[in-house]
Amino acid sequence: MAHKPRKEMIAETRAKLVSAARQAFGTVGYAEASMDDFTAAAGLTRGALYHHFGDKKGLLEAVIAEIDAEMNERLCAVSAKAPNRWQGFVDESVTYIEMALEPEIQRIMLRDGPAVLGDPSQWPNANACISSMTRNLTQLKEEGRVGDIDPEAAARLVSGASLYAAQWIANAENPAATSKKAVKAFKTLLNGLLVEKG
Amino acid sequence: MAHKPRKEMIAETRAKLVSAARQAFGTVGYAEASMDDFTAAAGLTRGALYHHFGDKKGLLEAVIAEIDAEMNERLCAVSAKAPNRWQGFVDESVTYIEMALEPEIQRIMLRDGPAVLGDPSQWPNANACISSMTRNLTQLKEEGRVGDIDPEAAARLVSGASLYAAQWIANAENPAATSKKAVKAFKTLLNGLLVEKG
DNA sequence: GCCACTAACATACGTGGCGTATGTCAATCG
DNA sequence: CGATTGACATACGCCACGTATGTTAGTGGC
Repeated sequence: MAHKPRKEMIAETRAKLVSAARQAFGTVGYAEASMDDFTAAAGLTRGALYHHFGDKKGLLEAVIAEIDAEMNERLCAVSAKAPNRWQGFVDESVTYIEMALEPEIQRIMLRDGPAVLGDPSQWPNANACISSMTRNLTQLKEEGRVGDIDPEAAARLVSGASLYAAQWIANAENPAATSKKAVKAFKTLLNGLLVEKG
Repeated sequence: MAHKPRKEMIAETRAKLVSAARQAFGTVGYAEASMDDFTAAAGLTRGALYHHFGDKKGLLEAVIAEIDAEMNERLCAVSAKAPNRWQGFVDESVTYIEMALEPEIQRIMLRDGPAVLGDPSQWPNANACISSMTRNLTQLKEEGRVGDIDPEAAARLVSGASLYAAQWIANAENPAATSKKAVKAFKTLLNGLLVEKG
């Protein structure tokens, strides 16, 4: 029988490695994840990993790129179905918080990622979320809905507040109650951006 | 001559270890810092370290507690000299950003700390900053200056935005210009908390 | 259609770092 | 003044990463 084409096999191998690593990083964390263990879980050895990704950090980068793409997709879906642009922005921000409640995202994107790869805003292939939020704010500014602020700066502040708040919520004794308080305060803060309060 | 009293020697040893570790963690980072290296730099060995701090994480906790205390002190000094409480809150928040521009704080408090010890809001001995900011907001709320929001939630959102923004600024191509944009957007956001715009 | 070549892995090895178990010496206390 | 405890140093084992070196299976040139 015909073997699968080369390219396809390779892509499959890479996907298996990324998936296994993502699982390991998301649960036990980057530092505790043994490359021998999770490559074996993928039916491979460390040799494959070093061949494709260079080192452990390279694999983490690939995992992060994948997660960022998924997050961006979810955010776009949310803002697309909003009745107006400002509401879309607010929904998107709240979705940001909700996503950051997930343990995998907390662990990989918010804790291990920054520690291993440095400041997230400098990650080459993981700022899709920020840039789409920035585009949103740029148009809101052109429409006169929000005041004279730098869209990217506002987007980063908002995302920073969201991500931090999410960690707080997720690890609180009572996540549901904490979430209510945080979202309320969050929406109040966002109103500061509006030209007239809505 | 009389040797120094026992307690004093011990405190000195602990201080030397914390200082050496702080230096190492702040420059090369927690994971890359070799315990053999920085204990030797302090004129000691790993034996002393394990005796006093249990393990590498324990030492990081001590370093973090020290830095947090310093940060809190600086914040209190800033808000103490403000003409009114709201201004004190704003000044404190901006100071938060400025502190987070320092490489040592970025590395230890914002990246390695969360990765190794987990969510910062759960750190037992490192939330002095947040609690003093929360107290400030509680009183502002009682005075009717800010609206009906949960003070701690607001404090965490504000600090999250500050810390995130600071990393972005510090690693930007043009930190000065980026800082201007961020601070302006930041103050705009804060205005959302006010009952009537100032 | 065969042969050189290269890419995709596996295997083997060295190194370094962490944690622990053990030893030693000095200070304290009855 | 002797026994005990606490503050370190020393020695050892283990694990994990990275690298160097195979080995096998595709791929292109003729």
